[in-house]
Formats: sequence, C-alpha cells, structure tokens
Amino acid sequence: MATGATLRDVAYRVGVSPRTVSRVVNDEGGFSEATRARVLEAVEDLGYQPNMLARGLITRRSGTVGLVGVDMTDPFFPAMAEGIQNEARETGRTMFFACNDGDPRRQAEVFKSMLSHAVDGVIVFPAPGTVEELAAHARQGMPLVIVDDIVEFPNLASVSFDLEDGANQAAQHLLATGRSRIAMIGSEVTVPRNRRRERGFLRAFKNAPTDTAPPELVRVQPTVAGGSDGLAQLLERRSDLDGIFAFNDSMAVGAMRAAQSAGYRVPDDLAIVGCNDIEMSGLVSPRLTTVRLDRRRLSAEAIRILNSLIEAPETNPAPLVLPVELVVREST
Amino acid sequence: MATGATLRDVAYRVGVSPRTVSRVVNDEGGFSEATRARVLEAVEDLGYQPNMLARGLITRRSGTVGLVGVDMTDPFFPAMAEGIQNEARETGRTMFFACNDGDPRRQAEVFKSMLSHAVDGVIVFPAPGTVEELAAHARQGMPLVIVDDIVEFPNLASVSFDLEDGANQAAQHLLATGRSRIAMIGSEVTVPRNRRRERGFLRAFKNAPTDTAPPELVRVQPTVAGGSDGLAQLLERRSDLDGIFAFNDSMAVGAMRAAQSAGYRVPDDLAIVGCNDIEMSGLVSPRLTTVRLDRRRLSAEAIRILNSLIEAPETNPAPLVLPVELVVREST
DNA sequence: TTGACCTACGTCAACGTTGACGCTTTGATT
DNA sequence: AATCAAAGCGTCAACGTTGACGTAGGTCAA
Repeated sequence: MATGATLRDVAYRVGVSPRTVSRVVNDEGGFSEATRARVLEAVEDLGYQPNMLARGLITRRSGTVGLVGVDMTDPFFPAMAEGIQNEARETGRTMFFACNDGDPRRQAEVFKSMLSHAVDGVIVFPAPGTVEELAAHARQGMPLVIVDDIVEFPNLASVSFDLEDGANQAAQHLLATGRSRIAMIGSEVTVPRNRRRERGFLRAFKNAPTDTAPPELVRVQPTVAGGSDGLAQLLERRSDLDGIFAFNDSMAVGAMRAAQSAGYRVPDDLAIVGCNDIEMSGLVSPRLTTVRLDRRRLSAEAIRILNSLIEAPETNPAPLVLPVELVVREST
Repeated sequence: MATGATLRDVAYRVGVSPRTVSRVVNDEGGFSEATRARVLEAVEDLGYQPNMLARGLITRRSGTVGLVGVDMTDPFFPAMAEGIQNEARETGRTMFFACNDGDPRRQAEVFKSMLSHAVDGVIVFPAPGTVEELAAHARQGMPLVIVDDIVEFPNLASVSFDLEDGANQAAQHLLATGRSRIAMIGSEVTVPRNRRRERGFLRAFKNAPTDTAPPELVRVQPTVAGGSDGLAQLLERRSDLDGIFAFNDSMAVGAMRAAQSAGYRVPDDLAIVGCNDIEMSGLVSPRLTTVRLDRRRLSAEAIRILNSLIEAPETNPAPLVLPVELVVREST
C-alpha cells in the first residue's frame, strides 16, 4: 500500500521534532497553542494518519478488538456483529471478525491469528467444549467476553440471555391458554447452554393443571428442515398434540409448515411458540409467537464489559444474564 | 494483553541469533536441518507467535484485509462476509469488518481507521456517491475491490451481478407464462446500480405480445413494509394487475402479503417474482419465484481479485459481472 | 539572589521484526 | 594448491511511534 506521511514528515514541515508532533496528535500537553495550530495544519495538509502498527508495538494497545462468531448463516448473529462493530468504532477501535464454524480447531486457529495481531480484547461465541481453553487465555491477561453462554468459570466474563426463563414463559403461556398436550422440539447439538431451554420448559409442568399430559421432547437439527422432522416424529408418538415449543424460530417455522401440510390448523389445532424472534417469524402466516431477545442490548453489554476489562484487566465481572420477553402473536 | 514470547526468547533458548529464528519461522532457507528442528521445538515450547505489528511495520504487509459493508441487516450481506472471511483466512489474512450504513462520511471514517491499521487491501460495498473517492484511494496504490456495483472508473476493480439481465429474465418469465398487466416495485434509493434492474425489466417489453399493457413502475423503500406499500399503490392505479416483479425478495414478500390481504390469490390472480433469493423466500407460502445470486461466487471472486491486486498492484482487472439465474417456484 | 518550579520543547532508546550485508566454514573446481 | 561458490549463520539498521529523561529559559517566592 501507499504509505502516507509520518510524524517525521509533519515535524520537518513545521520545524519541530517528531516528539512534539506526537504530543500534539495525542493531545498530551506540553506544547504551546501556536505550535499546536501549526502542527495541526501540517497534519491536515499532509493527510497524516498515525500508524497503528508502530503505535501498537510500543503502547501494547493495537486499537482493535476481535469478534469470533459461530456462523454467519445463524440469523441471530449479524445484528450482534453490527452492534459490536458500531460500539467498537465509537471507542476508537476497529473490529476483526472471524467465524469458528462451531469447530474448536478452527477457533484455536482464529484466536492465534488475532493474538498475532495483538487485539486488545475478544468477544467470542464459543465453539463447543472450548471454554477451558478460553479461560486459559483470560488468565494470561487477555480481555475476553463470552457471549450467548453462561459460564461458571471464574475470571471469565460472560453475557447471555435467560433462555431457561424464556422457555419457561413459553410453556407457561401454552398451559395458560388451555393447551394440555405439549411437546418441545429441542436441538440435538449438545452443549450445556442448549439444555437450559429444556430445563425451563420442563419446569413449567411441575405445577401444571392435573389434566395435563406429560410433556414430550424430541431433539433434532436446529434448522427449518429439522423443525419439520421434529414435528413429524412427535405426531407419530401422539397425534393429538395441541402445543409446541421449538428451540428456535427456524425450527418453529419448519414445524409450522409440517403441521399445515399434515392438515393441522395453526393455532386452532396446534399452538406453536418459537424462540429468538428473527425477522422471518413476523412474516410467516400465522405470525409466530416467540421469545424475544434484545440483541442490541447483548452486543452493547458485551462490548461495555470488554472495554472495562481492557481498561482494568484485573477486574472480574460477574456473568450477566439478560431478561427475555414472550411476544404473543398469531400462532398461539 | 499478556505479550508472548519473541524471536529473542526463542533465539536465546536455542542458542542462535534472532535472525536465524526469523529465517526458520518464515522458511526463508539459510539454515541447517538440525537448526530448524531445534528452533521449531523452542517455538512450540514457548508458544511463540510472530508479532504481526512488528512484522507489518517493516514488510509493509499487515496480513489484514478490510471488508466495508453497508448494513448487516441486509439479508444479502452476512453470507458475503462469511465467504470473504473464510477466503481471507485461507490466504493467511485476518479480516477487519465495518459498516458504512450507506453514509459517505461514515465510510470515510471507517476507511481512515483501516488505513491507519495498514490493511493490505479492502473490499467495499460503496456508500452512495463515494466511487470517485474510492478511486482516489486506488490510484494511491491501495488494493481495492468494489462489490455489488459496476464501476466505470479505470483503475478500480469491481465485481457485481448482472441484475439487469436478472430483471429482464423475470419480466420475460412473466410474459412467457401469459401475464400481460405487469408492474415493477422498484427501490426509491437512487444509486445507479438500482436503475439497472428497472432497465432490464423495461427492456423485456420491447417485443412483448401486442395485447400486453404498458408496464407500471413504483419506487418505494426496499423493505418488507415498502413492498406492501408499493403493491397497494399499484393496485390503486390499476386493480387488474396480474404480474409483479419486485426489486428484492423482502419487497416481494411484503407485496405478497399485501396482495393476499387484499383478497388476491398468488399466483392464480397475481404472479410475483422477487430478486435475491434470500432464505426467507423459500419459506413463505407460496414459495417465491426469484432471481438467484451466487453469493459464494461473488465473495470468492472479490477476494481473488483483491489478492491479485495485493500481489501485483499495477494490474488493472476488468469489471467482473456474474451471471444470475431465475428460480421458478410457486409464486408464478 | 538564589533556587525551586514550570513550560516547551528535544534526544535517545526501545517495541519485535526483517532487509542488506558480512563473515566463516566447507566442498568442489580449476 | 589455489580459487571460488555456497551454506549457515551473525550484525546492524530501520520501520514509525512513544516512554523516559534532559534542558534552556522564564517566573516567582523567600
């Protein structure tokens, strides 16, 4: 690339030392008002831009943060990425971005490259089974925030949604609207956080009306197709189901389509609740009742915690669990 | 951040000079097999990672590329971002990511930060009216690829889809399936590339059957709500429309919902063709006929061209226009 | 009048790496 | 046996910046 003007170039033009230019540029003080004006003019004229590589080499702050996601096709993720990027920009940092594809080895690779680039901190949607590894990085002083997972490790900051409560609300809602033969379509991906939804769902049946059938559960791929499969499997077990809670909205949409194809009316015969409130869920018909997650808040909190860790690496923020909200629309 | 081992640390442990370690790490040659083995062992033991800041400072290659998108909520974008990131990783580069929100000033800001970080090259979805500015950067030697826009500037590489042809195919398809009162719901965002679709659409009517009504056109916001608006406006002009081509799939979905609410059957009364083939379009009912864009190919070509520009900055690749394909589903 | 202190600079070294070049040693070629 | 080339290393400086420290001149109170 065409390398621009340096401190030296500016200094030469103004007739001061590079150190003085540096002081002006960083507003460190220790220069006269006249000097400042002349320096800033020269900076403007020459289009001087500080070289973050050189600066980072010496200050040990590169002015970058990393975001490691799982997979962009997850409709949940882009909003997060944008939010984090915006917040990062506002604190003067540029964002690296990479996906781990849910693969621990790829995550390690991605992490290595970010470390190489001396990121000031990283926000991670962890690949399965990588929490210990991440904790090790955190212990070595890397500011690190885990997103979308509640992490019990000390020294490891995390931000997540209270999906256990969300699932519980969903089940409560189904029960409260008179459904009594209820099933959950869960995810077959077995990471701890995925179990929380099942736990919250099942908990709702502890004090359900006495005529309520025991809740059913299948675990399938967390995709639209998986949702269709899941519903088919459930209807084989018992065809008189009247309420479904799906692990996410994609699966709920899949289940809805399968139900409609099988001749069930939604919500008359079968009520369906999703989870995530992706854009699609407001567009299918009937519009999907779902558990809404405030993604903007999640990204804001994640970067806020990361910033505080960068400023004060010794602090040890408690895991943050954000509330969720059931949005009742037409499918229940 | 905890700073890791350096060349010096490795060198000290092996008993050679840092320069030799550097040679081994970069596989430059000029060392014995025995030395290599011992160096690599020490690298492993100490967990040495090259410091890209230092390396970049001297080689003028930072090992990073930038991706500047418009807006993550565009369902079109995430797949691109992931593809580019993957390809970048495979060539050993890490990706910066930022959004310009369609705002020229923000784009300039974002560009500045990336230049500061000495990116090796940038892929941009340009904000309106910024092409000259980008061309200036390219002339100064910055490897730059414009995506999603056909750019007439020499010295400015670009990759885009042939949406003029796509719109033409869509209109041809409507005509070929017997529709004769056809309208387009266009985008009110006035950048040149948005006009291409209108041009292609209108061209199809040059040699349409003689009983074909003159094509109608409205311009609305490129969103689901905009699509609904657009259809309402068109139906006010003439209620006997039987074919719609929408600027994108979101608008097509909006139009479809509005049509169904107004009592039109799709496709019996009204055929609808979208453009983009976002995931949603296969999930609505009826499933949307649309113009499919091979996003994976777009990202692959963009990064390929960028890489070649980084290797050989003097070359001047021709604008690349990728073919598109009409996917006929249930809405026509 | 002294000295303490402040302002407004400058000088030097260092961050971790690589480019340029130089020095031995070895082996092959004349 | 003398010459040359190559292999295998080391030395030094530089990339652009900032931390640490030095210094010249001015101000001000004791």
